[in-house]
Amino acid sequence: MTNIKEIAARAGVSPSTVSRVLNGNGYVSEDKKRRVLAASEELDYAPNLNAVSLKRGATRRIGLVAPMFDESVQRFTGGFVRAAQAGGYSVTLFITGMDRVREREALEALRHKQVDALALVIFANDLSLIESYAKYGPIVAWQRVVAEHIPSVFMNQYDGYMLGLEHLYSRGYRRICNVYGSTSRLNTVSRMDAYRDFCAAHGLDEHELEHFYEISTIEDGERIARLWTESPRRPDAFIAANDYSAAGLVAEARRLGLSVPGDFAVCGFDNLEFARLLDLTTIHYPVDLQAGNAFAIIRGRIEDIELPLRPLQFHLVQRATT
Amino acid sequence: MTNIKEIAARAGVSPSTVSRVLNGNGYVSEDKKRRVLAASEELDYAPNLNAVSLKRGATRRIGLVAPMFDESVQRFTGGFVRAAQAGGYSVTLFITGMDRVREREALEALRHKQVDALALVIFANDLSLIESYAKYGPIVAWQRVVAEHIPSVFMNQYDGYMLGLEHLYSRGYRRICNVYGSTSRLNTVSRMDAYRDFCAAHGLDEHELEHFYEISTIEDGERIARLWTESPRRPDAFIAANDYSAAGLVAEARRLGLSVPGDFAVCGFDNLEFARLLDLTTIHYPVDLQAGNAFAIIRGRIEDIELPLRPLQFHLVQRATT
DNA sequence: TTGTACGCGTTATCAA
DNA sequence: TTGATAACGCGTACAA
Repeated sequence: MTNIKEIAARAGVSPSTVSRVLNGNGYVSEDKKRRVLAASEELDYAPNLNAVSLKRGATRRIGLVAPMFDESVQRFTGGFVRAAQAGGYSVTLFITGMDRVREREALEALRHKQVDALALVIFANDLSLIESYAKYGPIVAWQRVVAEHIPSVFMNQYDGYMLGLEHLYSRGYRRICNVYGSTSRLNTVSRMDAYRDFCAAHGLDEHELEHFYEISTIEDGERIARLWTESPRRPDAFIAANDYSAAGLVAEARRLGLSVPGDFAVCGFDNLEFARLLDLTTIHYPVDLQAGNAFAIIRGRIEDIELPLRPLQFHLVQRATT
Repeated sequence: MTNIKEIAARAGVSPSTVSRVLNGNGYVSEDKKRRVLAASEELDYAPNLNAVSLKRGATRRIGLVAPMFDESVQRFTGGFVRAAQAGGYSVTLFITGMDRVREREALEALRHKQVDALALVIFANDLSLIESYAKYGPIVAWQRVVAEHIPSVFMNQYDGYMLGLEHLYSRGYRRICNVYGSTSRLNTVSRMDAYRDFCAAHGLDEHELEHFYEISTIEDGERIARLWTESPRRPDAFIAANDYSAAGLVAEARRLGLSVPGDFAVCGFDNLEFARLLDLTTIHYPVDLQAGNAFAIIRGRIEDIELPLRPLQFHLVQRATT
């Protein structure tokens, strides 16, 4: 459309003067300043950001890479975008569906200077591949990761899980069944550690009950509720890896005419929106602050400044299922 | 980093030949083609997309503008990003919080050529302002809108609402209370039209019961459930503008020891994830297809081609609350 | 089939 | 305080 040259002509100055006025750099006489401003007003001028990005070698744009869009990811995304916008950055979204090729396209976007940095929610490719892209720009992860050049804003789930376990204990439950997620995830390992320590601390036998593994969906939770009715050694409480499985458990139990927490208690994890609807006790953690920290780390690296990170804490939300 | 010139030097050809090889334009001898490819491999070359965008005058990037991130918006976003990615576009997210200034920043991004087009989920500014930006690039809306240059992928809620009303009627409910959303929204007007026609068709008195207006949240729904218990003229069914208020109604009713649908039936709208957990009867509509259509319209305008749109249909999901 | 030269719209350096 | 000029990296018209 209209460019800096045209408004220079119109104002009777050189393009460089226009640039100076618009960016507030260098000295410009009041008179010319006024004329430039007037001209750019009249011509409906807007700087072409592609040219600016090319010149500056930076886009002030960050790529956010997520496998999909469940409520947790959505919260992270919302928090991240808000923080980024407040800091003068915009966010381009890459949804991978855990497909390695799609994920790689996002990494390539960094290499191609489409974005200045990447925030990875959860990734599918090998860590070594991710790391190999760190030389093109800052990369941070939400997922727990141990890598020199890939900082992570994860929270140690050990603490959150322990909070849930201790809560169940204090409510009198002694036969607690763990509903774990994917055992290959470090978060799950932390949870298992927490349970072991918990049992040791209270003199419980951690092998008394059978636990569940690789559980993540509502359907999984529903299945567990049905299994409970036929189980010979029934737990008096379940603690789940996320609210989806916990909610499935609660919902199906109620359909079966069981009472929660009369027949068994349920403690979830994540404090998703529907947890409130089901009166589900759960563990809350500040996803939006995690996202804010992720942005702060990225921004710190891009602008080479030291930005403070917010401390993160788990928080028990007690409702009616315990 | 490394640019087209360097790899030209390395391959012993001119920059234009490199460009031709990389873009598959024009004739290049097999020999030089190989050398160029080899050189760009060795030097880890990646075209700078800012330069390409500047040169082409287009970014292949679309802005998605949403007030926030509830589940409906999340679905639209997911569908839109997937469609865009499949079409070779990327999506930059603008979250406005219904703040007019923030929203305007997204519009400005179009003017500044940061994006080629905009998809507006729901907007806060006057339609006339939105329209004034249409000259900078295609703009489509999810929200129902009547404007010459702003196509919309809305679905006429009249049909969906009627589906719910007829369903309730067929299940024997005759005292149906409407739980409307914001009366300033065209969707709500459509719903009121549907109810009027529904009453006329079945010889019901549309003024027999008091209806609710400006209802949108879980808390609103909970409040309505409590009001029901004290109401002199009790409805035997509620039909809500969205699943949030419907879910609040159901959840609070159950807390109060009421039976749904024993005491009253509830039909929601949107078929959000938690509807299944609460066994809520609701109206489903294909948000992802709407998003796909939104992208198709945008792409059609950008590339000046005719793209087919998927037909959209409402669908009753009967569960246990009716 | 290939190379030269210019332009996309900015910003920054330098000399005046 | 100002303007000419170069440079960011690429694509392409044109000439050869």
